[in-house]
Amino acid sequence: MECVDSNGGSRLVVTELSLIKELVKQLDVNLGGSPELCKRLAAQIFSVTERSIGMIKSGHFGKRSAGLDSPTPSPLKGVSDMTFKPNKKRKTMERRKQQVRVIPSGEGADTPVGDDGHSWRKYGQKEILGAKHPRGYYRCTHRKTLGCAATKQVQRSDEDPTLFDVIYHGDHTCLLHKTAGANKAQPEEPQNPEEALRLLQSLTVETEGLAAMAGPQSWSTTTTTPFSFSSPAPPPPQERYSKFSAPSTPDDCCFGRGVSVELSPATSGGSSHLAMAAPFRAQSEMDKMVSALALVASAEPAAAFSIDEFDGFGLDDFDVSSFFA
DNA sequence: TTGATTTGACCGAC
DNA sequence: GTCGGTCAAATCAA
Repeated sequence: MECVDSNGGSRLVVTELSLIKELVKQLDVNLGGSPELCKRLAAQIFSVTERSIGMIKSGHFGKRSAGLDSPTPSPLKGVSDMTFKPNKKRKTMERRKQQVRVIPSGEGADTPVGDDGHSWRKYGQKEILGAKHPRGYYRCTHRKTLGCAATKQVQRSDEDPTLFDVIYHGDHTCLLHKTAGANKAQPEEPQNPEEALRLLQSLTVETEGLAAMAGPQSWSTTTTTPFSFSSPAPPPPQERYSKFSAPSTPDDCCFGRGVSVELSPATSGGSSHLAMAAPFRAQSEMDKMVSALALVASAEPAAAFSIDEFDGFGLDDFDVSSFFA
């Protein structure tokens, strides 16, 4: 049983959450604008949220995900200063690793169903010595157009064929086109972790109705998204794995059980579609959630709660130890 | 026609 | 020399 630490480490999580908050603000500002930008922002929110949860779950507050590091991380920093440097050298750069479960009923697909909100293009595949399954190499589709340096490697786990090891390199520089986010008044904030948890349990993020805005091909179904931090009965496997599965995401970790975000069928190769909840229209709700999460993450030891409280995120099967490899 | 995937070759780190 | 990562031509699919 791990507890949230209370000092410097948790600040990183708070920083991550602040980034989420900033992104939500941007999203809110841009909701009437480009659907593409909204999608990108949503994907970024998802990615950072996932990372934060990983930190909380693992207790590795002092370890930022590789490739996203900066000594004093700040929102939206560390993305634009990445330079694309093509070479064939063996990667010694920082990386972050995730394990992703796929739909067991998949017809032998060697890539996970769904994706992480990014568009990936496969550029290679290799048999790896000692591994049963080949490793696929993917790079961001926007590598040429936007110089995005993000790449990932996907390899089916030897031990559990339903798991994929996904190793990410670099950040998506294609994601953020920073806009001047208007600061808004802060919503009421919880005063203690328990209150924060209660608030989180009560929160829903309205995503319905945004499908049309984002385009008919992007969203098939959305609904309210309860952030459950309690320990609900596990949903049937089909529910867990048939919705919102993504290569870079540990199941539906971010949105908890009960999330009902169904994606359009993946295009060939599982790329070019968005695997993220629709843009969060309810800015204030998101603000509350972020504030609550921040408070939870920075809780004093005496008030620290069991990390098991986060079971609602559906991280049970997520190999946290490998996340920050 | 265009964009994505496949696959053998190439290159550099180890 | 081996191996992992990338390139790029060929091929496939929408």
